[in-house]
Amino acid sequence: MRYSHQREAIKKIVQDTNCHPTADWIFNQTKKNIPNISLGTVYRNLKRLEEEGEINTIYDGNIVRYDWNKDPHDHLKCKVCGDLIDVQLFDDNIRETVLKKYKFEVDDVEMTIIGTCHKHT
Amino acid sequence: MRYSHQREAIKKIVQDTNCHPTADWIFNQTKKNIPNISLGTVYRNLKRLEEEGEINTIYDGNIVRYDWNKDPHDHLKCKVCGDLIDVQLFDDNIRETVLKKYKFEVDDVEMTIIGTCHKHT
DNA sequence: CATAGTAATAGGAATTATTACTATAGTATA
DNA sequence: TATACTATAGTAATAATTCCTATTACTATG
Repeated sequence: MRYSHQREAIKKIVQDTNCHPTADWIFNQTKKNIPNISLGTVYRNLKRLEEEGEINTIYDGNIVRYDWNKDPHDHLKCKVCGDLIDVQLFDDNIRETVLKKYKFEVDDVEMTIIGTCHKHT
Repeated sequence: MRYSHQREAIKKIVQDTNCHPTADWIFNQTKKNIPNISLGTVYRNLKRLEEEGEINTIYDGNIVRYDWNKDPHDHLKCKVCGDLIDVQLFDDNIRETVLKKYKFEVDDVEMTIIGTCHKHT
């Protein structure tokens, strides 16, 4: 894949944020440095970066977000503030259980836990 | 909530199917009985039925699907055929773990396991 | 039974997110 | 540097969903 200024900028922005940005947010951030970047370019490069394994796509309800955290992890979603918090919960024996019980070979586990975060107690 | 012919039809269709239909599929099925039903009506009623707890919304990647199964359950998603299989995996102690570790009060756990189903081995 | 008030509907317009297309510009290489 | 190829910008198109409005249906009450 050929070098592209735009792709590097997009990658850096996703990797430098702690939140889980949407394509639109990434687009707006990138515009600060590359004012005439196109939204299509953002989508195209997010897809390629995902294919390269540089970033991950996460589905927050029907909102698509991107995440630089490549280690398998789960999300806590607060229904009050909407925050999406990264956590490590995935128990490796789920893989075995599912394989035995359902003859289903696991590639990836996507777990989102909906509830209320500590800020609202 | 007042009775509505359309809502009953939508509810019945969702409850009578074993697959996990999309809004568009439900719309097309409902049209067979109520030819002039509107897509807006389908969306509005799916949302209300969800609020009532009659059906569940599930997010299959960025595709929104609906499900009549009210018991908490998880999904196996086959990356080959796209099938979404209902399973019971949710371990109740996740609730405790998350509460202790992250001070996060759990309402619901959404778990989708991506992999390959037994049909492709 | 008539009717007023409420709530639901159909149909289409508007919105939002995403993808496709095309001419132009940028990158790598010989 | 000339050439070939790939990526981009900008725009149009598409898809999913929500919003809006005039109309219709249900229900409680007189």
